[in-house]
Amino acid sequence: MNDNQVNDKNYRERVYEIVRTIPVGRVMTYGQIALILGEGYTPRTVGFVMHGAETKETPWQRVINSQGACSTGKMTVPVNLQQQILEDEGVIFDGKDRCDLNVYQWSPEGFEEKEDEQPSLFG
DNA sequence: AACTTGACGAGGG
DNA sequence: CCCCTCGCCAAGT
Repeated sequence: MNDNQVNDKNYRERVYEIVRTIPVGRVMTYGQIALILGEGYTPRTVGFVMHGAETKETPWQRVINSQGACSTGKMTVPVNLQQQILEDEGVIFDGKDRCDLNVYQWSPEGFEEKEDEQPSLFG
């Protein structure tokens, strides 16, 4: 908890802003976005925010988990819609529904990870 | 105000 | 590698 977090009533917009920078065919992870947000936010919070993302303005499908897999499998049954869309964008998934983050993970410019103010809030 | 939930992630077994 | 446990934190009841 710090001053920034107290004044940040609109952190959701910052999440969406970051997500909108992801190009077609590239992805980011919840944890990666949490690192950029800094200020005590965690991957769980990012996931919660993405749940309410406006699909028309935000490429929600490009945010996946640290294993390179889509976390929406259960809610997009019978088919994983998120993975489907990403495949259409050119992302290749293996037999275990995971893609290679070393290939597709995107690092947005102008949104550096705040490692300095990042003591140990990963979890 | 207390308790539960969830589109997460790291570490240990 | 896979599986389980625990930590995190905003929101809704």
